Amino acid sequence: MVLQKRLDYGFNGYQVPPVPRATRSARRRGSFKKKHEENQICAFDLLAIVAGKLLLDKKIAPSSSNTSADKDQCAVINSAVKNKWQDVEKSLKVEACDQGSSDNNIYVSDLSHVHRQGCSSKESLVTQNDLNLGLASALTKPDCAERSNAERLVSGQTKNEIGTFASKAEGDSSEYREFGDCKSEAATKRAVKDEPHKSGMVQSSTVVNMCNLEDPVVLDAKPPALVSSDSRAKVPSCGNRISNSSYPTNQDDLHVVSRDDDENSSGCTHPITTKKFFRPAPRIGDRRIRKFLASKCWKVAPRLKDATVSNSDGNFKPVFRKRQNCYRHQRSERIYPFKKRKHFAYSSPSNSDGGMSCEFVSDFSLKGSNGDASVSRSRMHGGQRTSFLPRDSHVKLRIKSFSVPEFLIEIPESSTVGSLKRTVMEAVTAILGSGLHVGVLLQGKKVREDNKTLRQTGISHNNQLDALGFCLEPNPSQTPPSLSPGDSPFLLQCDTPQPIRRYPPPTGEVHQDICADPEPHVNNLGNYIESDHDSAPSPTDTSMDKSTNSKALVAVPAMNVEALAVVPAHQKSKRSEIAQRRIRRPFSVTEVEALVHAVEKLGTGRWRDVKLQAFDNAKHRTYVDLKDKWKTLVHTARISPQQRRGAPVPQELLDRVLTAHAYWSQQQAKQQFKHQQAETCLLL
DNA sequence: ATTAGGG
DNA sequence: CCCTAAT
Repeated sequence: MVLQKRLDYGFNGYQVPPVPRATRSARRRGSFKKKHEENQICAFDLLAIVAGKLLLDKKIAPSSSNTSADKDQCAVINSAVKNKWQDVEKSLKVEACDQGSSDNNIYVSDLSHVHRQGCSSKESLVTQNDLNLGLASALTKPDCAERSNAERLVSGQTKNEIGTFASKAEGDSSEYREFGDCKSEAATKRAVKDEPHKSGMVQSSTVVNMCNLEDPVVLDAKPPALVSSDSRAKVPSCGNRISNSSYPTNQDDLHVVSRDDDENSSGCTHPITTKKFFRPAPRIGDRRIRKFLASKCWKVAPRLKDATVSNSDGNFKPVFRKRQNCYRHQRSERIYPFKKRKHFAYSSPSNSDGGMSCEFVSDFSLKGSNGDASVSRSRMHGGQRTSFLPRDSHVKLRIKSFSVPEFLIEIPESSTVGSLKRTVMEAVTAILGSGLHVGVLLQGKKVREDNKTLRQTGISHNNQLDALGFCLEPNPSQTPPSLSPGDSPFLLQCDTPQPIRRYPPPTGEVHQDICADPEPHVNNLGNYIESDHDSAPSPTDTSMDKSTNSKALVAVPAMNVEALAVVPAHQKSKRSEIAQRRIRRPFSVTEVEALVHAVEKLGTGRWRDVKLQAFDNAKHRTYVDLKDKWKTLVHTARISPQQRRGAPVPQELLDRVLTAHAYWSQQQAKQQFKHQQAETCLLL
């Protein structure tokens, strides 16, 4: 369910709201700040989904999966891991946590320096660091040779369909004090010693993180308890009665009921601690580590258990993509809006130069074992576009999860773990926030033509949908041509359709790239589902929500990541301010109408009131935004229609804008005049 | 915290 | 949208 929730966001093109600038947020009203914080949490959620899916594993992992077979497998893996790590200078130990239960993950740690920040050795790292595995990939050092081993290992595991196997690399990190919640090193070490070599392990889902760390850094991204509150956000469905009143009118308040992402994220109930993660604490010391960390790729391995669990059908045929292009996502200012920051000064396509790489294998088949997986609005509606046919069969799909594309990070060795976290966070946020495209793959081929109907494309209800896959891809527009973008970073595979529910015909929100182009690096993604969740409730949104809450679609997320962005670690300069520009959220006509109405009534200059009256529910619209919008509206109204850009605003509204503007300007002038007179009188 | 304006 | 200055 948790996943579900997140999926919703992801699939709907939910854009992770940017973390507000500290300076800015500081100036914001508490309510706004709060909203932003919620946003952050949401962003985090996405990150979690994306980066790790471990959540799922954790939750659905059968607690008792230590069958002898499992153990055997584990032994194999374990030794493989050991061997692998023994090649590394630091002697590493493979530990299996068989803490009895939900997590039987294997951790690889450097005995001499183990920092399990914030968690005791007895605790499941996974539990506390769901993100770790995902993020860990960014901390490793490339090593081709190792990789093959890792792959081999992985593949073997895959074949055997072993259970979860998560290795965690930990290492020496000289600056981990940044974490308030971290336990003392001594204590940590002790704890580690206490539980040496455990051997059990194995679990459902396979997650192998083979990393070569020259100097492993512990990523302690403590994710919020992802959880829970599955309660779906109730979205105000409607609401805008707009009356055409003239300015000084009575009060028929008109509120833009907004279904704001922020708001809807009610499901994101996270411990307050989450914030810490997002809000980087003041940096400590300077980091000048020049460790180059680059992740290589994530592999996907099917999970036996999952398959078993899912009643759909045990055959998971994850669509694997070859990782050929490491998509270096070079963010543009837009996509990576961190202010005043240089991006990618370097980052050669193949950071092999002394870089670090790592093999991160992860099982992405997020099949909810509990079958609870239900639906999320993310599922694509498999309707057909040929809507005139009397009986139009519907295709049912279920998409369980998406992962975030791989990306690379470069950061100095001297960086603090905290800064690392921030860097990763920024990178992820940038990726997510920049908007991802959704790609559709049929039989492994990318389908591009958006205008074809599903039927024409070969996606029909009676087809075996296991050949259908979805993937999230970086927004091409943000990708500099120079860097050959990898193709689908993520692949989700849908397996057999599980007729559970019918979905409305394509709403047009779901765009698919249809095109049979086997060519991998073609990066022309289709329109991606953008977060059009602006405040104004739209029929579409509503319908989406409804359909969303229903049952599930069948989806088998098997994906393989390809690549992505290179995140330049902080350029020593202004790296501290994690300022991000807010995402752009064009005003909808509805909102404009509400704004116009409010201004007609309240006048210009009372933006606070306008906000309260008409946009109280639109968390992301600040009074400043409204004021700015009004400004642009006035401007728009004055220029010729040909010069206008963006979503056209009804002329009628623009006329009202001009009228209202003139009216209130006049009022303002009168007021001033009166004041002046009064003053003059007093002076006399 | 708001408002007003320039960028 | 952001940023600043001035309230």
